[in-house]
Amino acid sequence: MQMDASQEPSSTQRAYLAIRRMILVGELAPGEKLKIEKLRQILDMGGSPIREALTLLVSDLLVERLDQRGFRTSDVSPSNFAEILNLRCHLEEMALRESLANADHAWEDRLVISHHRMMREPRANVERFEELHKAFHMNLLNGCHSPVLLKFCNQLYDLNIRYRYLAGQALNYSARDIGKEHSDIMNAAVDRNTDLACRLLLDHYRNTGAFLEKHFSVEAAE
Amino acid sequence: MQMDASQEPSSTQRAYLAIRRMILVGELAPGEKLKIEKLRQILDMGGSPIREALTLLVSDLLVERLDQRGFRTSDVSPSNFAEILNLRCHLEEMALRESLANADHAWEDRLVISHHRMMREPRANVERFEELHKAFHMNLLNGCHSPVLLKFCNQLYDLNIRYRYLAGQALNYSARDIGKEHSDIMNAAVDRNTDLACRLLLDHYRNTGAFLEKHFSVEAAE
DNA sequence: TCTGGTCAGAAAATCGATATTATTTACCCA
DNA sequence: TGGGTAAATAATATCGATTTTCTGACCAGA
Repeated sequence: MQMDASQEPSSTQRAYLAIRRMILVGELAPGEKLKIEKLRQILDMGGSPIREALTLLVSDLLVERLDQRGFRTSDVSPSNFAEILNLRCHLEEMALRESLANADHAWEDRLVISHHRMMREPRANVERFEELHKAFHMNLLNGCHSPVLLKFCNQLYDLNIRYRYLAGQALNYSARDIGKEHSDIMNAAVDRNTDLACRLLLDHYRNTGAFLEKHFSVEAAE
Repeated sequence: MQMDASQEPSSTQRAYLAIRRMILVGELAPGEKLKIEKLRQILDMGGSPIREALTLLVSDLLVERLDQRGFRTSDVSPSNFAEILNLRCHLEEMALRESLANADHAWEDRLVISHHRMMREPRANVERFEELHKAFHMNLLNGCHSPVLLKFCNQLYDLNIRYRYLAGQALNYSARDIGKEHSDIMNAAVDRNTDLACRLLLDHYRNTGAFLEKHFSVEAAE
């Protein structure tokens, strides 16, 4: 019998997480062909788990499956970015309102803890910080009793992260006081001030979005 | 060179469509274990395409993957039904508003044609009618330039169909004049009367939802 | 030179078999 | 007799090999 809780995950799961990470941080470029053989060598496993992982990533909209020509990472575009941003604003507002309506002490505790952990993490450790940042934002929504909505928000969040990495991580938190924005959102949520929390959250996203868009156009002009 | 458009689909595609259909119409019951071996025999193919099709269905929320214990069809519940209905109302309203804002002649033509085809189809041919019914509703939204939103609506539509089949198809269109509801929605859309179209569409869904919920509770009491 | 078709090489899709892992059943000991 | 352990069984996850399909280069004819 297996007593240790640290079950080693299946090959499929490992492949899924590894490839997903590579796409999000940009190690695999947008539109890049994903050859099974190459991934097999990198991840050191058979073709089946790779295929299965790629199939899972198709549903996350991070990978596209081409009829009988294999897989490639999905493309990025300004219009796609705008679409993601707009959908996120709508869906997260919906989720946040429901979450605050159902908020209890346990939820509040989780929120405060995740906020604290995020603030404590040095920004230098980019991937770790992104993880905690995501955890904080998802905890805001977690009180909402709609698993499907949460799944959508999660997906959209990941798609958005990808654009942040593409824009260059360093520039991300320079111009504004992101720490204060997060604290304000959390305080409004803890106060159960739903309208304010929604407004702050959406401003947070829209500001970041405008910032990234500006950066894209600079990049495109170079 | 392949001149005929009727490319025979890949095994994975065939498996995906076949299993999806079986789940939607209820041939595979909610929560039922999906054994690879059994599906292999039914569909007459190897295990790999089956696994891949099941993985695709996981993203459609029609199948659940259990850590290392295979697959099963996802469960149904009143709360899940309510969640789907609520999300559909929100997302389809969003999509419909954007669709009408972008509406052009080609879109209008497609809408009218799909409505006509649906009305012409005898209700006896249940699966064919459902197909046309879905096509009509998706055409309403198709003018919206947000592929991700459309994908979500599509998914939610399928999840809802499943509940319709579970409730028993025959009862579905008995009490109300569904034909008129559809015509009214289409006319409002063609008139670019956005608010009216949204109200009619959402009433349409909520009425059907209330009807199905009533039916579930009757069934549960028996 | 350009068009169209054919052929070789590469890649993907699929299959059948093997190794792992969960679940059930039978058994032993308290 | 009941709880827990261990073997047996069933099913999954994974691999390596085969079949099918696509892609790009090459050559012939116009």
